[in-house]
Amino acid sequence: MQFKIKDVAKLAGVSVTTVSRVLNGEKYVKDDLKAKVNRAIDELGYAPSHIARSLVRNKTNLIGVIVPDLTSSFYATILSSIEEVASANDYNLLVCNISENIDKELKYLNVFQEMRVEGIIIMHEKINEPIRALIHRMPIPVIFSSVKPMDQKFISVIVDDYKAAYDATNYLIELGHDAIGFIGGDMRDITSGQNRYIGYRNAMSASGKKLVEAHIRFGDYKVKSGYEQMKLMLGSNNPPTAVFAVSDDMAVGAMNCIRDHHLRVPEDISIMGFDGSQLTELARPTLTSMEQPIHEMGKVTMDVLLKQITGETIPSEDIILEHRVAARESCMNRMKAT
Amino acid sequence: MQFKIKDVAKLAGVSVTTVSRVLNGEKYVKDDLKAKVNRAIDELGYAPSHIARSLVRNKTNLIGVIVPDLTSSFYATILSSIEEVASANDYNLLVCNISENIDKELKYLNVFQEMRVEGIIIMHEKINEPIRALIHRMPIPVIFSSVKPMDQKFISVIVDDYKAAYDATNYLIELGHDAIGFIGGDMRDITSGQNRYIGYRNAMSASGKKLVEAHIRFGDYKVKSGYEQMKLMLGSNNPPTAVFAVSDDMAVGAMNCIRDHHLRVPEDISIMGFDGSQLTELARPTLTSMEQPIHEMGKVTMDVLLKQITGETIPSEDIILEHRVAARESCMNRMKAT
DNA sequence: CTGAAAGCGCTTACAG
DNA sequence: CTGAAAGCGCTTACAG
Repeated sequence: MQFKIKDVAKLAGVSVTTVSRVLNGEKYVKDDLKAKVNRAIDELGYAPSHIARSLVRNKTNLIGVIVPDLTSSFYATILSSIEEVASANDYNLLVCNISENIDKELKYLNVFQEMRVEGIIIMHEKINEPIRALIHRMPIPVIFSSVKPMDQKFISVIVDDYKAAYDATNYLIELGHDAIGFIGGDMRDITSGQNRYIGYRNAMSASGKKLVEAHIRFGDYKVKSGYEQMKLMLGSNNPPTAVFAVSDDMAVGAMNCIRDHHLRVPEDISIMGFDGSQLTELARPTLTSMEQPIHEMGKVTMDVLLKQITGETIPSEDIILEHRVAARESCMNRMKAT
Repeated sequence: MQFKIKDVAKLAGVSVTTVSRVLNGEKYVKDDLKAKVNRAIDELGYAPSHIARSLVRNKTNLIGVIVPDLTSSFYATILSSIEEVASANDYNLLVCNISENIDKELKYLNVFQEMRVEGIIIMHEKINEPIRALIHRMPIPVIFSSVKPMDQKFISVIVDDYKAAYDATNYLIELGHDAIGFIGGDMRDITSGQNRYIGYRNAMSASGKKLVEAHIRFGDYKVKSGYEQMKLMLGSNNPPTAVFAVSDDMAVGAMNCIRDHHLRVPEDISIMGFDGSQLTELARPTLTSMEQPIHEMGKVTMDVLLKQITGETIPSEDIILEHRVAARESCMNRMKAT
């Protein structure tokens, strides 16, 4: 059974008001009373009810987080930085793993509102109408991390996905590649689907490279789909000499597929990923990737949300973080090779 | 601003009692009143305060989870199954990522108690005295998942780590290996440190294989330490023909190290991991591993905790799940080879 | 410095 | 079927 402030008061022989005062570290409590109260608290193992406190203080110290897939190292890493900042500011995380289940998201957003979370972080962009309507009318700050839904009202903390994909493609072009394949994401996603695809296309066009339909494929960001799409690409007439995949997971899948077909990375085909996740260092050859500042992304997201909660002035525009090419072993320089 | 039940009552022209009744789906509310109330709820976008409800119902629907490292695929996977079961039972997860910070754990356990979580799941076993004292006197069910601390009071959901390590070592022996190296974990950990080490030793002795000190090393379960310990082993006079690492992450690190030294897995050295994580399929060669039923582990943990919460009879002993060898490419059969 | 009383937003006997 | 009132475990003016 949990003890209540009344139990402490009785044991210490003071009023609940006094107990409350020592609990909240107020001054103007005589030392002897304070000592008595603290002794009673220890003896009972009393912990004040955050529930009751929340009700009267009108403050829950809760943040709701919606993650698309906890088992993805990318999201797990963002979540861990979010947790770090939250914890340092005495906030606690309520986490929901929706795993592609859009109904679960709607349900959880309602729960978040009922729980009176002080802010909500969403890490995916497949927002449907009911969800959009709900988050628009909720009197709770909402921020998107690593994704940007079609919506002006909310801020996103992201990289410039278009530019990043453009730069990644250019990197391969500068390495001397002409036939550059592409494994994209879900074209219903603005950020990681459309923007990265357009970045790739435009970089190719700008350099006068021709786009080969058979070398342009789309997966679901996961390893398996990278493998499958690469397999289809290898089956085409002239496989590309380099492939840019818009997630490290798909890039690893593509590398595995190439290896399983007894071809070599990067000698036969160069592979470039996107994200800069842990996998880049694990893979052999190590994976060259368009790196997003994953940890910073989580940290900045939580920092900005905290400012929204306290009502400080916050940027009215998306926060764009820097991307960069992290060169490793999986891409070959064809210029030198010649 | 969040609306309150009073606002709904006023708008609908009824008492708060009536609003509460329709909120809770009680019968005995005339249809026309119910309709009015529902209209008012919709109009205001009203969501009842879970905080207030928790206070009166004395039920928070909260579960506290302590994860050692969110970015580890093993824990992230357990967490996602826990979340699945919790969500299906209308429980919400408060998650704390302690990342080796024991003070953070103590702080969070206090927060969990203040939050009046209905149950606590802990996924690491480095319990110190203050923590032990705290969880012992907290009137909240605690369960350990994937680990077993030195403590009789709490249940663990685990595999038989001793037996699993014994079987893994035997698997390598049956493949014809004599010189089998070992990369262990933290010897302060009972489950994944000591038990697995003893399992390895005993299996070796039982088969009359000799233990070579230079082939027995200890890491911290992470990829990097697997790499480093393997490097030291390769530097020894007669490297083993097979190595058993007590985590898949370390096994992958070991494989990378071997590859970076221009040796081949499994032709030169066979590698066996432990966990059965996603990495086993990602790695090339694919990684043979002593598999724990990771998803089941999370599910069972949450199932049992739910029973403890509702006070149903629960097993008074640890719940031991089945382990099995998942054979893949990283281990060579030396019998056939001969 | 200390305490009695009101109030946070709900639910639940109790009475009608 | 409906509502007034008490109570959940705290905090916070208010009075002394």
